[in-house]
Amino acid sequence: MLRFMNTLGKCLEDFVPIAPPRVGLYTCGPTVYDHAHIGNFRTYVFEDLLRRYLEFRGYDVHHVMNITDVEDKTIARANAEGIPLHELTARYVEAFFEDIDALGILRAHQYPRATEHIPEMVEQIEKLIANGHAYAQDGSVFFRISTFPGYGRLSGMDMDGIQPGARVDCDEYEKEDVRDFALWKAPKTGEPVWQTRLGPGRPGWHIECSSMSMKYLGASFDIHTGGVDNIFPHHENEIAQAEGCTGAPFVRYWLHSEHLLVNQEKMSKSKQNFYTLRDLLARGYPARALRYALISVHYRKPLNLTMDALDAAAAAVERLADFHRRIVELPATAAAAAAGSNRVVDAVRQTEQDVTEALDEDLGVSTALGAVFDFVREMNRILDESGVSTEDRATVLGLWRKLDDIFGVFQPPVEELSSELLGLVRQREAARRDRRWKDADALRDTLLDAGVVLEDTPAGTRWKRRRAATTT
RNA sequence: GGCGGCAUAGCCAAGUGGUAAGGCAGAGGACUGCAAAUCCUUCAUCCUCGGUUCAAAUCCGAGUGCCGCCUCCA
Repeated sequence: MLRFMNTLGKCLEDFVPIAPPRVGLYTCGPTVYDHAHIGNFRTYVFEDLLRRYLEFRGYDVHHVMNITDVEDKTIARANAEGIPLHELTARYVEAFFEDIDALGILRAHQYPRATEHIPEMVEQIEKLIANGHAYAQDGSVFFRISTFPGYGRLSGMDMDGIQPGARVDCDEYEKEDVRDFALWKAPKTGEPVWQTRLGPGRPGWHIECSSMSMKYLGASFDIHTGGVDNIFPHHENEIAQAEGCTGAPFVRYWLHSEHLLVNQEKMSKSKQNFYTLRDLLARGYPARALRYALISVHYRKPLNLTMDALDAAAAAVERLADFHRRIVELPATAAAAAAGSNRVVDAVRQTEQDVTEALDEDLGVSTALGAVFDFVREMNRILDESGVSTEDRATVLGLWRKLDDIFGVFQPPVEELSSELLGLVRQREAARRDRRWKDADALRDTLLDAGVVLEDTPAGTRWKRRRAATTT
C-alpha cells in the first residue's frame, strides 16, 4: 500500500486517488527570472521520482507544472535589463527545459503559464468577490481571510497570533486586514498591465496556481507538491482561493520537499555557495551523478550537498553503469551457463519486492537504493562464479529497465569511440596477444590520456569513458 | 517572540523499542602480465546530560548546534 506524509494533517496516509487509476498531480514550477539553482532541482527531481513511481504503481498520472512568468522578480529583472517581460521569461523558460532534460526529468503533460491564464484568474476573482471572500480596494482585489475559517490549517499557523505591527510589514497596498493577501494588483508604473473586467492591473502570485491547477485537474485533485517554503503563505492561500471559490475540497495530498543545503549552510550568493545546474556541470560532474545525488536522499530530509558527496554520487552511478555494461556485454559462452539461475530469479524477485516496499513507504528512496546495490553485489557474485543464461540475463535486464523507469539513473548513455581511438584499442589487443607488455601499457596510457579506460576480461578488452575528474 | 525540521563512521545516508542498511573514501586479500572491473575481509554504539524500560540511535525531559517558515524564496 502506497503511503504519503500529508502536510495536511501531518501524518502518513494511505494513498487513495479520487478516481483511480487517474492521478492529478500539480507541482509548483519555476519563476523564470533567472536560471534555476540546484536547490530548485532537488524539488523537481523529487517530483519526478514521485510521478515515475506513481506510474510504476500503475497510476495514470496527469502531471501539470506551472510556469510563473509574471510576478515581482520577473518584472524587476526585465526592467533592470531594459527588455520586455516576455523576452526575459522566454530566455529562462528555454534554460529551464534544457536543465530538466539534462537531469532526466520527465516532461509534465502541461506547463501552463500565468500570462496565458489571465481570463481564468479574473473569473475566479470575480467569483470570490461575488461570494464575499474578496473585496476590491483602490484598484486592487484582496482575499478576505476572516471569511475562511480553515485558513492556517495546512501550515499550522495560528493566524490570530499575527498582528499588525510587530514583524508584519504593511506593504504599500491598503487592506482591511494586514493578513489579507492580494489577488489582483492595481497598475503601477513600470509594471505590465492587463485590461480586464476587474480593471487594469496584474495578477497576484497565488491566484495563478489555484486557477491553473483547477482548470487542468478539476476543482478537487489528488496531489500538490512544492518546497517547504511554499507551505506558507503560497499553498495556504491557494487553498483559500480554491475552496472559497468552489466550496469543494481542493487537494487530497500535499507533499513538500525539504531544502538543499550546501556544506550544511543555506545557499546564498553572498556565501559563494550558490550553484546552478550549469555551474556544477561545468565543474565536470555528469548530469546523471547530480540527479543521483539529488534523488538519493529522502525528500523530507534536508539534503546536504558537498563536493565530496557529488564525487561519491558520480562513483555510485558509475558502479551501476559498470554493472549494466557487464550484464549487457556478457559473452555468449558465459551466457550459456545456467548454474546460478535460481539465485538470479530469487534476487530479481527479492529486489523488486524490497524496492517496492521501500518506495511505498513515503518514497523511502535510501532503503530502495540499498536494495539495488545489494542486488548488484549478488549478481556480480553470480557472474563471477557461474555466469547466467541468456534467459536470466533478460530477466535481469527487465528488472533494470523497471528500476531505471523509476529512478532514471540506471541506464547509462550509449558511448561511442572515434575510429582512431578504437584502432588504438585494437593495436593494444594485438600487443597483448604478442605479450609485448610495454607496448600494450603505453597504448593504455595514451588511451587514458584521451579519457578512455580499459578493462581486460577473459572475453576480450572492454573500454569505457573515464569519469570526469572533479577535484575542487 | 511563535511554529517546524535536522543532529548516526573520514564524507553522503538508512534504520523510530531488541544488541547499527547502502554508497563513496581507506586498509588487507583474491583475480590480473601489470592494471581496470569484480569478489572476500575490515572500518561507528548513534550531539550532551538526565529519565522510562528486562531492553533505546529509536520513547520522555532539559540542553547544545545547524536549517527553515512567520505575505509573494524549491
